Amino acid sequence: MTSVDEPARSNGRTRDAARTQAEILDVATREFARVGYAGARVDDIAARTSTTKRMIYYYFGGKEQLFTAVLERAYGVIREAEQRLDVEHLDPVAAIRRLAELTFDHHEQHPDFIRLVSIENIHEAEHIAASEKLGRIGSPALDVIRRILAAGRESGLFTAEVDAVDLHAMISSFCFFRVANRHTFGALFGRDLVDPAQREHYRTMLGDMVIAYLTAERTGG
Amino acid sequence: MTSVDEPARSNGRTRDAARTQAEILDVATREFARVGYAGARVDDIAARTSTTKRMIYYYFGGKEQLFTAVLERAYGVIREAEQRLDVEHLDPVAAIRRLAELTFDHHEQHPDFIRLVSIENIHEAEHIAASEKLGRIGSPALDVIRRILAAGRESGLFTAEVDAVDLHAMISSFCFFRVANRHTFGALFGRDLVDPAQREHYRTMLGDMVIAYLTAERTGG
DNA sequence: TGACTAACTTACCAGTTCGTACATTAGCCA
DNA sequence: TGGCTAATGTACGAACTGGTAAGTTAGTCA
Repeated sequence: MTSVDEPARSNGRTRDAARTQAEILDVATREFARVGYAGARVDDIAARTSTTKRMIYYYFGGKEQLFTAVLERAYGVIREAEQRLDVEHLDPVAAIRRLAELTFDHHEQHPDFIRLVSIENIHEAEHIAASEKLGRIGSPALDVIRRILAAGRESGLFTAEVDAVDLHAMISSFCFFRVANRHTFGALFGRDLVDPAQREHYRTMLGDMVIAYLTAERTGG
Repeated sequence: MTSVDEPARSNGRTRDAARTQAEILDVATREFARVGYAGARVDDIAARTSTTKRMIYYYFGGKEQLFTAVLERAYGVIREAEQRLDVEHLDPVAAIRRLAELTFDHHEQHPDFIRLVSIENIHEAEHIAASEKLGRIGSPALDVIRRILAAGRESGLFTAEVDAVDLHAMISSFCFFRVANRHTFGALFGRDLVDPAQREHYRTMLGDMVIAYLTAERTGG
């Protein structure tokens, strides 16, 4: 396949800094998600790319910075997805349910990201804290929740005191746990939380839970 | 400092297999929880005990088996605590709320255990799966939930189709997430989920959520 | 077209890390 | 009280692992 005309590539590919970096990030993401930060091996990551270990140090500086770069890109993908959220044309109840479902879907579709977050928590979020790109990045979903809650309160459907960050935590908890802890949960209780046959069941359960919470009459004062 | 009379214990302690093993497990639990399985160093664990690395291999066989032993003991502690649950004298609504609160407290009081569970999930629960003591161990809390749900259904207070394992997952999700993900959540949203000043707030929120879910009228059919 | 720089490769090292061979001793029991 | 065994300590090594020194090549631009 190597044609004579093409400008002299040593092994079938030309030099391309962006592509090399992207490939390293792809592989590193998989490896860090698979075995954790300490469990990942720079040599292994390099071996799984079409480039060499030296390039990791050339572009990223070291293992630690590579992990930070992986986190930065992963969170960037999440942010982008959240920016595409389009639920505010619905009434508040339907909008929150839809938002919860999309969060649910998103967690299910990005198990590697979930694992990276777990791993970063084991390291007490030190890489996020050290990253300029990631400190207090917030979340577009949060703004959406804020607006829906305001609309829900105005229409009198939702309990007044619910906070957007708290609701985000509530929704995320369920979605995160289901993916992150599926292995221990499955081993201990014999139930696969990510079983496709149960998917609709848990998706509905999450929506029911959140809506029930938001629309319930509080007893206490 | 070494006196001549004393029956020659080299450094002030007698031989005691049980104590040595327990000490190793204590230290190993802290270390594994602190830096993960791959991040933990056998030499470091040994250095933090009053015995030597040789003893770890003598009693446990290796790093992998030591981690499994740590998990087995940690889950044992949880089981014991759950066996002391005493909520069934309450009416179903109060009982579930109380159970949720105790689960909440328990997660807060055992952050090391939470971290070990996160770590074991990164390893896809392979140690639990390989352990004779831990496979399908279930949970005493589950039986309690089952009985309360039955009582709640009979009295007509609870929605009929709620499953005990699912409810356990729902309660655990919130409690687990709050402790396990507090670092990334705090770094990204500037809110400490484990802030003592917010403790009552989140504890109430969990109870409200679960009760709202259980007592809500389902719309769908 | 030739020199300059970014992109890349190879080979290697120093420190680490799990594990073990070997030596020793405390304490119990006949 | 003396011997036996579980318990313990010391020293070491082979493989691994993050990181780097030194050199090479592709592509671009004056």
